Amino acid sequence: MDYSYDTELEEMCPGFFKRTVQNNKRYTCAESQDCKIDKTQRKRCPFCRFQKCLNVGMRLEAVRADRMRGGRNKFGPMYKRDRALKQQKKALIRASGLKMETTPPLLSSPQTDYIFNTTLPVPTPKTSHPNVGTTLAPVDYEHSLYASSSLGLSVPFSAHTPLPAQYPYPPLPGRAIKSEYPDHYTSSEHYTSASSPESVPGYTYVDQTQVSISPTGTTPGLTVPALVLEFVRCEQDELQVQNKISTHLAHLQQEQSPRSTVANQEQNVRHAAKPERLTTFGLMCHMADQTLFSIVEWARGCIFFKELKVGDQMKLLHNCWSELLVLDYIARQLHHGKAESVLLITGQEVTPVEFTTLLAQAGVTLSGMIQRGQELVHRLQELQLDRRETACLKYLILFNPDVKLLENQSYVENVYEQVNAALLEYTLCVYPQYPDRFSQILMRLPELRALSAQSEDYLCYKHLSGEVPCNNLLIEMLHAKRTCI
DNA sequence: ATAGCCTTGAGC
DNA sequence: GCTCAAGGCTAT
Repeated sequence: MDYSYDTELEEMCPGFFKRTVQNNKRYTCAESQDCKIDKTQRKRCPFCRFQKCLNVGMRLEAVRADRMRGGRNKFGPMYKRDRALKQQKKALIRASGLKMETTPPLLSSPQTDYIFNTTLPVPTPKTSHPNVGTTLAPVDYEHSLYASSSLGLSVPFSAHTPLPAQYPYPPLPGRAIKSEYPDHYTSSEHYTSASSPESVPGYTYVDQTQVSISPTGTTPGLTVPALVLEFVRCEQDELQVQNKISTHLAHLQQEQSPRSTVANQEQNVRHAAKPERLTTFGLMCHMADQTLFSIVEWARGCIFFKELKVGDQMKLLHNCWSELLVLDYIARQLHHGKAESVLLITGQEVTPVEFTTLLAQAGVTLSGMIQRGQELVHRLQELQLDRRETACLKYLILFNPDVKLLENQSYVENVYEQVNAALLEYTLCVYPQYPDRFSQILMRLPELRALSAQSEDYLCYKHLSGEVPCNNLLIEMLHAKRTCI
């Protein structure tokens, strides 16, 4: 890392950033995640220090997965340019009292050209990517797991393709050697200089149906990257999932209720070790368990994921299941939009009073985690994260390029980069007034990771004390993750 | 765990 | 051949 950046970056210690990323460290903040980080107090809160590193523009991708030494990355100049732009902007603001809403420098004319001058060779979704919900065999939520291939991934999949070449963003020649971010999408060079023909990612889809709901209100024709549209198309029908899960849980509660019939009770004695009434925590476990099933089902139908071999699919899911669960919860609250109540996957609303009672009943750890989740919801609410961005985040989490021992590592890395590029493009197109929206969104991922890690630890602890219902996919995932890493 | 110094190597 | 951003090593 270069230690001679501007004063802010100097203070941030790139060595700390490198260690954090390389060792996959997870910090937590004892305060409210806004600790002041400066030269003298930087060691007090590593969580906030890491956040500030990201804020200042350090990139996770700059820490090389392959640990190759030497050479130069593709976004070196970007740091400098960004810094120059920021300083320019600051100077402008200081001099003329202008606000941050001034035309973002990233969206100068070359950028506009890159969005509007292009055509779209999108594979016709209806034929090449049939609707997930209708074509895949439905997952048997109760019985399909717990066998050898517990994720239900053993169904025949299409032949393995080495690279998603048919998809918009072409793989870069250097990719196989170094794990770097494609400069086309990150370097400011792309936006500020006249692009060479091959550096123009020419695949952007004009989504005519969305023009009227343009968040900017000024976009002449909202341009959404094809990949983002495909992600949204792969989303599950929320009502369907809701029905499935609430039905399942209703059955469970009926079976375990003290008011159940004698016959039912006898059945319970035969089939379960403890036919006692389900605790709130137990119920939540079942809910999370069922949500996880639906996440696996979603992944199975996902573009890119379904091209992978089952082994790699399992590894990716084992790595990120808890993050996807946390994101699922958070996204539901975000789109629910009612700050005062919590929406469950079953469609039930937890009122503020009930929520307070729940928090009081839960232990310190659990209530802390729930509150941490709510804080994350608030932060994303401030950003007004939209559904398309949420969809992109799911893919960024699923295709984690840090997962090791994959049969097709480069494919996963490539997909990750494509998703990154698509999200960047999307935010720049749709929210041009917030040029740093992309990094603002990505900045929330470490906290999401930290929270999911804490949830895993907590689940493990609860499992060891025998409080997690048996035959639970959560536990199976926990085991799989901890034995394979 | 941190941070300073050294080595490496792609790109100019 | 120089630059500079990456990783490695090591004293603290």
